[in-house]
Amino acid sequence: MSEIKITLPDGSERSYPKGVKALDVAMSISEGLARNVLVAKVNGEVWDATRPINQDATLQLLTWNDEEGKSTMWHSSAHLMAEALEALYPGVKLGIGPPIDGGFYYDVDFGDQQFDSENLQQIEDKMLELARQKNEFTRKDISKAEAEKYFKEKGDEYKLELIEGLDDGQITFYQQGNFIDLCRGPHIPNTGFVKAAKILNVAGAYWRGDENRKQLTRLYGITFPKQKELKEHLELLEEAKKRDHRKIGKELGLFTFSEKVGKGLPLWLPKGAVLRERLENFLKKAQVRSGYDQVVTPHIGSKELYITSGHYAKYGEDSFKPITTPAEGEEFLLKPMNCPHHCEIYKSSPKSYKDLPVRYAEFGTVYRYEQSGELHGLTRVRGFTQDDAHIFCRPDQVKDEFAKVIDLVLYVFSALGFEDFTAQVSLRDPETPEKYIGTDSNWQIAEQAIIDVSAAKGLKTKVELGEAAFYGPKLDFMVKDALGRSWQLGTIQVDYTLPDRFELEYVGSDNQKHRPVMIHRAPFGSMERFVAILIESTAGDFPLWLAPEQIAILPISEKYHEYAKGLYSNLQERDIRGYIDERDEKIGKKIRDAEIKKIPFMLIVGEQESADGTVSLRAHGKGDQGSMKIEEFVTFFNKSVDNLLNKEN
RNA sequence: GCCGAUGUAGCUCAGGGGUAGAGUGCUUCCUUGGUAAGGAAGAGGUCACGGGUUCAAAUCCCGUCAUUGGCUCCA
Repeated sequence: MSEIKITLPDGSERSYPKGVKALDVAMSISEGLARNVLVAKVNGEVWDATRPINQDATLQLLTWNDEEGKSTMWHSSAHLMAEALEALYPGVKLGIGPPIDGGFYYDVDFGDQQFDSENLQQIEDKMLELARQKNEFTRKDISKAEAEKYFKEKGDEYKLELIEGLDDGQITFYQQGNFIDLCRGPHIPNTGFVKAAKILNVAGAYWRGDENRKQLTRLYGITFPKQKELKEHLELLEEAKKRDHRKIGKELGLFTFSEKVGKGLPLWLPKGAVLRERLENFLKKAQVRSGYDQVVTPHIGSKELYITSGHYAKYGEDSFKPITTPAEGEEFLLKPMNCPHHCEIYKSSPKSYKDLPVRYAEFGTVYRYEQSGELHGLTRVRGFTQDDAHIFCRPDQVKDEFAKVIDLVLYVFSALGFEDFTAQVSLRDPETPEKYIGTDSNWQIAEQAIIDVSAAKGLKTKVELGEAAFYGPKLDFMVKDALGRSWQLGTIQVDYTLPDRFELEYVGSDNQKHRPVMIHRAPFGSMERFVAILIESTAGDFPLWLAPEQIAILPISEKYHEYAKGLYSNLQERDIRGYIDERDEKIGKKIRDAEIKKIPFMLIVGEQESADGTVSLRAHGKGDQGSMKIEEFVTFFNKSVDNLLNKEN
């Protein structure tokens, strides 16, 4: 028998008989390791721990602590759940069942059978019952004809459709217990690793993501190698729910919705409005430094404007319908974006190459008819305000301008403590060119510009095909919410198309007319979504400079209300925001309420303070900080604000 | 838009074919207090809305609206 050489991650080489399994290698190292190996990586490819290795290879043994270990376990768990479903619902048809971030799902068609989401416990129990049998996952190569025969007999049209798209010779089945599935693998050695299972939720999902096809039932689940880990995970989910911006927004009185106003149309309450205004001022200041000019444009624009921009052809049918007037044939649209208006501002006067770049910024409120099922708190709404700006520049300025915008976005994110974001390069889907407007060569130039500049800026990017806007590629900054759902915040887009459609021009040094390039950008994305994510990332403990209420003055008793009022107006004059709690309550109660409202500083005033001209300071979550003169507090306060704001300056 | 769930007091929620419940908040009174809940009394609801079944509907059924978990979509 011939020997092969296995190289382990520490660089050591060992010799094994040809056909050795990763599990055998693990066993030869230590039994404990072997007990924990879920899957392996052979020459960089994730590989069943029980699948023979027939040539020299690098080998990495993966356990629950590795990402691939987890996802393999969850992939196998999807099969396990399918097996349980077949046992409980004979004749159930199966779609696909992949692992995802935080678990796995399986799309199934229950046919005529009644599926009741009350019965999830039953499925979980069945899964664990099957898991305890420690059935091995076995891999089998199978011909296309045989694979088709198997599923034809089983009567599963979904699997047949999947097989249709596969090449003969590339098809594998995996079996555990009595369950056989079409699957590329790999899988964990046996079902016994699953010690805890939970079906998290049930939802509808279109077969192959196509809304014209049948909707299957998608069961989301998660499994763990220890019961304790499941418990911890569920507790974590509970914790995350407490950070939900919809809940905190209500508790802190930041925003609300009204059925009467209409769904997806947020109403900003006074405290939310303060927060929002602070954010706007912060960005406006940064934009002034970066050479932007503020402009203001109306909330509606004539239909012609959007026919010119191409938006009408693309979105007209699925938008709010045009507004008509008493005049014959006059039509306006609620503005769904600001760029066409800004193009017209650009056109309002002739431009020389010396004028460029021009940068028009506007906190522009736009309205889009989002599908009702897509609305979600403040993160997806029908009326929202973009921190929009459009840069018109010469082709030779694009890279420089793009780079400056990246700097601005990074400045904003850093000032607000968003460190965990993904930079996504959103390009065209080359398979569906009909979804985009503009010439091929312009698309290529724009896409290359984004890729080059992002690289030059040292951004770690992820490329996504098909995520571009219909008029140009984008660089999107994605941030996750409390529950791990990814949202696009900042966006930068290079656009060669709209300048063409609006026939924008500038006079070059050659005295000829040239076409400028346009960059769309919004560091926050929208005020609504940004505030939502800010709430979830801070859990409502806003940085001092943003907090709608920065201080609460808490008099010990009625006797000190006069002193409290004097203090309050003193602080107000220095732009410190807050309130006096004049209720007839004990100090403990007032403190408790201020803590719940997440007020950064509580100023307690009683006999001692009113006599000395001091305040007794308590910081949110930090308890008593001792007493100080009013002037001292103001200095301390201003310093605290500066520390937070000047982090980047 | 599609599949599923939910909708009871300002808020958080219990209940449930026979005149509506708690906690909290709010109002008033007592209390004038020192770092996370002082005491008492009171007001407050067409049980989302519209139909149907029933002697009787907040409760059961149908529809609508809104919220929500996903899917599709996202200029």
